[in-house]
Amino acid sequence: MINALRGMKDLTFEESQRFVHIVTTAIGIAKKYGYNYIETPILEETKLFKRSVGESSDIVGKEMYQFEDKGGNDVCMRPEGTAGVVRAFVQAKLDRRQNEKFKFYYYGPMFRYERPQKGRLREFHQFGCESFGEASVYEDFTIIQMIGDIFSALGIGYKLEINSLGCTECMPTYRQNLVNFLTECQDDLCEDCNRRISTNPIRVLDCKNEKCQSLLTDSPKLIDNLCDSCDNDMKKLTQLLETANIDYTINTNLVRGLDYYNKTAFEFVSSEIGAQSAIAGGGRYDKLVEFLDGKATPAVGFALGIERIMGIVKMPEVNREGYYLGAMDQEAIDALFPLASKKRLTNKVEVEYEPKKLKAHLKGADRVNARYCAVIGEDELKNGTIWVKDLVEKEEYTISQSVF
RNA sequence: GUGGGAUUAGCUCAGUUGGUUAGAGCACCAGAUUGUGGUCCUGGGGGUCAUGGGUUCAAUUCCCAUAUUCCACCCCA
Repeated sequence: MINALRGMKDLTFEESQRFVHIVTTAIGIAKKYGYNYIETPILEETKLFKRSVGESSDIVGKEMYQFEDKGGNDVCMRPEGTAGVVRAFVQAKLDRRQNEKFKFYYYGPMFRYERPQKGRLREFHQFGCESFGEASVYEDFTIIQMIGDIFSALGIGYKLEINSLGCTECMPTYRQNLVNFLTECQDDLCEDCNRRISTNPIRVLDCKNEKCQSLLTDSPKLIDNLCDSCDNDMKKLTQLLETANIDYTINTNLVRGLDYYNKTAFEFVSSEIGAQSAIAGGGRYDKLVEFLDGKATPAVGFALGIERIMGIVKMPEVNREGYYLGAMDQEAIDALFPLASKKRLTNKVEVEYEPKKLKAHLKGADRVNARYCAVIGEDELKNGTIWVKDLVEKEEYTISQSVF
């Protein structure tokens, strides 16, 4: 028997229904906010992710499905969705269309070569949105509100954490201050953090090591060192969230794992799903389009992890639907098919090919969750009729096959 | 990549201090005077006890390796 690869899962029955329900719900809401579907390739040049996600990130540093294709190209299975969408945006020259706004949603598989555990797979699926051309913090608010709408529609409780990562004006000064602070206490910081001081000092803030965290209580906080523009945006965002009754906490250590974020960063977390508690994350990335050779274009986006929320989605009740057709004698089986194709114009129909007793057919109708059980028995075959039972109302009647 | 737990029927799990035909519940199939379901009752089918080695007269049980999975670290959706 050949099994699926480690960290890769098949979804069937209830699980696949949950998956589809999440995606269709998210799509419905994204469309209400004016988003259009974008489909981009799963395979991209490795360079794309190195330049966008950042070489200092774990995702690029050690988790990529990277290989050389038969043409000698260095390629990667996408580890996240934003890079590909931005590449497509630039390639389609949408960055040249000044003052136009573009809003895209996508969903599909992402690949990271990690050790699997609950809520962490090697092939997993994200639903995401990217909004291009809108620099206003109102858009940051709107996108957070949209995610809130999606989780509400799915019956999922969450906590929202926000932070500001500053911009090219305030971040470099802050970064230097932080490096100075970290260098002073570097002997007490963990091995990873010592490495981060030179590669990506902001990530030190996110370190899970308790000793590091205790040292960081006195560290300079970016939120206290924002430039006027970033500070105003942050204040405006919190004000908008409060007016909209969206609860949030400011997490000054929320830095996001990907290098391209600036200004607003946010994360939705659930306490119901174990250690991998982030269910959606995103933020503003005003420099990424430029970074990928486009004209400077402000952008903000997010992704939510479909597998992460599959277990906590409240599924709508499934009602009995359609028809189950069966016969009690071999000679009557053929008569089922014209009836089935007629009914299928408007209904879900399942046909049993083996003759069975009435009781077995009723059970069969229950099993496929049909609303109606329709059976041709000895009498019905003789009279050209069909017996129909409404399994919800428990009403039954016999009618001519021609009016079925 | 590091550390720890797990793997027995389709599913959830017992069990064998190493011994001949490995159990339960659910699910499935079939009966219950032959045409009335989702609840009862009776019966039935279904397992290379994860895979590959090793120890032993004998391994599902002990040992090793591999795979998968779960938990933690790490990281992130």
